[in-house]
Amino acid sequence: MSEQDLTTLLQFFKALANESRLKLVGAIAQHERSVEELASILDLKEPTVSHHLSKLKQLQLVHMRAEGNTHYYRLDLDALQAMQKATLTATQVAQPIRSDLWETKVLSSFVEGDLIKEIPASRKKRIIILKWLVQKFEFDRLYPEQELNQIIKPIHSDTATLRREMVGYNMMTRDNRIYRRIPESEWRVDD
Amino acid sequence: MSEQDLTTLLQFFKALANESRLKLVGAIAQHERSVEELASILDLKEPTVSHHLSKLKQLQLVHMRAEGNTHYYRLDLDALQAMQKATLTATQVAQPIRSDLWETKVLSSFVEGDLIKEIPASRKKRIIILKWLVQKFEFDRLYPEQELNQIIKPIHSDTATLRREMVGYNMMTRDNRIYRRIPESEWRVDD
DNA sequence: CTTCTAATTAGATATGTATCTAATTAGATC
DNA sequence: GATCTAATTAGATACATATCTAATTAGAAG
Repeated sequence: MSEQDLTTLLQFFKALANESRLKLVGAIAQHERSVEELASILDLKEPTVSHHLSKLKQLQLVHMRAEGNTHYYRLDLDALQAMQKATLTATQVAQPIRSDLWETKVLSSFVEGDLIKEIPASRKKRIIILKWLVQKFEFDRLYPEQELNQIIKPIHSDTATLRREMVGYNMMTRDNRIYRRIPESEWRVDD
Repeated sequence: MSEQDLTTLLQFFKALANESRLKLVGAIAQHERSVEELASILDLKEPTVSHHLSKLKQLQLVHMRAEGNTHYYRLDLDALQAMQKATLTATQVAQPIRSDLWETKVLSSFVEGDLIKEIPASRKKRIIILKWLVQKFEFDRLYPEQELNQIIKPIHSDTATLRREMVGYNMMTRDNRIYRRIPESEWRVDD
C-alpha cells in the first residue's frame, strides 16, 4: 500500500466515520435534497450540514446542483462504490512495512559487536538472531560439524542449541554431520 | 438501514478512520506480530498500540494468540471482508428516512388552518403544498372545472396556478375540462 | 519466592472536530 | 437599488480520542 493510497483510504474512512454524515449519505442516496431540507431531517443547523457536505464534496462523493439560491445535493453512487471496492483490495494487499526497524532493535539488544549476549527466549526474536548468525556462513560450501562449531564458539558458547535451531528452521541442512547454508526463500520460519 | 446497522457500520468506519490503526491492520495482514514488535514498527509506545488493538478487537477484526507473556495479533481477513461487503450494500440501500419532518415544517410555514398563505417559489416546497391540497379531492369522482375552482378558491385565490400545477405533476388529470384525482404512485414529481 | 519482561489498565494531556451563533455572500423578488 | 431567502464562511465552544507516563497484572526464569 503506497503512502498516497493510505491517505486516500484514511480520508474515505474519516468521511464516513461520523453519524451525521452517514445519515446524510443515506438521505441523499435516492433523491437530491436541499441543505435546508437536510438540516430539517437530521435536526441540525444549516451551517453544520454545510460543513459535513463540504467534507463529502472533498472526496467527490456528492454532487451539487444549484437552482437559484437552493443547492441540491445528491450522492454519487458510482464514486462511493468505486471507493468501497478500492478499500476491499487496499486493506488486504501486502504492504512493504518497515519490519527491519524491529529487527534492528532486536539485534541491538541481543548482539554486541560480533557477540551474541544472550539467546532470546521468544521464538520470533530467536529467528532474528539466527538470521544474523547464519550470514557468517557461505553458500555453496560444506561445513563439517567441527568447523561449524569453531565459527560459532567465539560468538556464543552454546553451539549445540544454535546449530540445532538453524537446522530446525532450515537455514542450514545437516547431512552426515556436514552442514550447508540454505537460501532464505527455503527457510521454514513461518507459523 | 436499521438503527442497529447504522451503529455497526459507524463503529466499523470509526475503527479504520485512524492512521495508526490503518497501518496496524496492514502490519498484521500477512503475519501475526507481537505488541512490542508493532510498537517498534509504528514508532508508538506499547500502551498506545494496546489501545488501538483493543478497538479492533471489539469489532472482532483481529485475533490474539498468547505465547507466554507475548501476545501475537493477526488480522481476521474474513471478518474484515465481511464487514466491507456489508458496507457495500448498507450505504446504498434505501433508508426509511423521516422526510415527513421536512414536509411538516414546510406545511406549517405555508399553510395556516385550511388556508394557503403563499405559494412557495421553490419547486420542492410547492409540491408539498400541492400534495396537501390534492387531498381535498376524492378518488373515483369527476370534478368539472367550476366545482374544482369553488373548492380551491377559499384556500387560495390563485386557482389557475394551483390547477395547472396539479395537472403538471399528474396529481390530477384534465379531460375536456373535467378533472380526476390520480393516486400518488402515478405522480410525476421526480427530477 | 523474587526478579524480569510483555502487556494491559488508569489517569493526564493535547489535539481534532462537530456543533452552534454571527457575519457574509449570492441569487431572486419587489 | 432595497429586501428577502438559502447557503456558506468565520469564529467560539465543547466533546471525543490519540497519545503519553505511571501503575498494575501475569507469565517466565532464576
